[in-house]
Amino acid sequence: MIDPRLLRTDPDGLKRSQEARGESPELIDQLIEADEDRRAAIATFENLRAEQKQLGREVAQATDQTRPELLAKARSLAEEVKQAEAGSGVAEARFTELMMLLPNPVFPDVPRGGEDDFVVVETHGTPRDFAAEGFTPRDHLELGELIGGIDMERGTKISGSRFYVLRGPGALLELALTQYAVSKAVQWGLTPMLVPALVKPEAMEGTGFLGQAAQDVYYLPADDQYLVGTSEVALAAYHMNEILDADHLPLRYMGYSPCFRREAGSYGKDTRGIFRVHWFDKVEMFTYCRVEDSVAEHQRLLGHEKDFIASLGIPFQVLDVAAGDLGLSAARKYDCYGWVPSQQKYREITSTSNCTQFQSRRLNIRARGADGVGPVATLNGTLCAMPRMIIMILENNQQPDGSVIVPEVLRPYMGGVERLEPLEAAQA
RNA sequence: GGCGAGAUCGCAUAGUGGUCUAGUGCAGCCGCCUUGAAAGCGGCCAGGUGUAACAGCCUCCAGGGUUCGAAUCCCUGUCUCGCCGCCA
Repeated sequence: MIDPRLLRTDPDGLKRSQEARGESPELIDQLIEADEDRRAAIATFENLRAEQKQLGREVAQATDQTRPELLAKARSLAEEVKQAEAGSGVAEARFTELMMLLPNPVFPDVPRGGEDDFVVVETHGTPRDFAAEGFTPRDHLELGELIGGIDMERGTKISGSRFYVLRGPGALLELALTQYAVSKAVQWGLTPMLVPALVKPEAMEGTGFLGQAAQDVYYLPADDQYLVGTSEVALAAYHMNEILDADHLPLRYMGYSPCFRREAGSYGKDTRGIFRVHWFDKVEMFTYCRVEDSVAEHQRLLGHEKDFIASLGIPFQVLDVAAGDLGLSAARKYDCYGWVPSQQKYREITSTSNCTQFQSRRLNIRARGADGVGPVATLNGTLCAMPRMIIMILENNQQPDGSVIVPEVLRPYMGGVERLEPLEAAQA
């Protein structure tokens, strides 16, 4: 949700944002009209209500002689009030419905266009030259199977396509990544949070996942609950309907949870291995801060992501994602893409969004400061999405014999193991 | 899953159909007094919407209903607490 006053103060800016996203600017005109209708209906209702209240006082104080006449008047007025109330309810609902469709206005300097129109902001590290080393790199699934770390077949047997099992060194690698990520987050001053992966509709709606992303969300009709696609949902809803103390901002959290995604509409895309799966675990960063601090905070989250990826030795790029590929809630989004040797290209490993007031308005989260109660901004960023990071580590650290060097920073969390060795044929 | 009790402006409480425009205490803020502090005294002290600023209106967990009129009565939901059952 955006600030409704923008409809009156900056309709042109909103239209420009819609165009940049490739969405219809007509929605803005519809909203302006709906807003006017709504305000008029509310004014009518309020005036009648005031009248009714006054009349009520008169009835209470009336004598037995005057009461019957006043009551007759009150009865007809009550009918009018009822109608006006219904009218304002309809107008309000119509306005809110349209409002919930409107994406967060993008920042003016966000690249225009769609999925392929991102701008590469930075490139870090250099991809290994496997040709010079004299061998062709295996992909992550082949490596994962060689070392006995990934079992795709049984994942599929248990749960269907896009499910996997991490076993042995694969499981240990994920657990090590988790512990390493958590320890970094704590060093940076984030509060670690273990949050539910099953949430109410308000939480999903409030974070913006029931809009264009709704088809990607698992829903449990028997309980009217959703499985989250990211712990961002629970971390945002954590302060739902609260007024925060502005002196305590920014609030910086780290969430760890399983993530569930239906991946509808991505049939046939990235079907091999664990790149695109229905379930994975993720360590996520989440900040509540003053709106005017959100741009700096966004850079801070991006900085943490870069720091983390670089410390694992993965070559990567930072992308400024184009307006058409932002999702409902983001005003700007940076993705980090890591190098995948088997594909000879960079693929997404992290994503950080500045949602400004979009989520906090929907979730009714504000902050009280010296100048009263005002909006807050929310931001989120991936610290470590396990399967993708495992892919990066396996592929970039592989050796000709199919073994994989464990990044130094992870060794303390893996009992000092330096290398994941291929299983003997008999063990496989 | 069954039965019972609850949810009031930061906290604690009062309020069983009309002057509730929600009382009181505590905490907090401002002022007076004081060398300073405490005490005492006076004032302020929830959010939303709306306005140039007022006013007005909305909100007593949420949503419906009864009524001329609902914090108060009825229904549904959410959550909390207690007891019983089941359970990792």
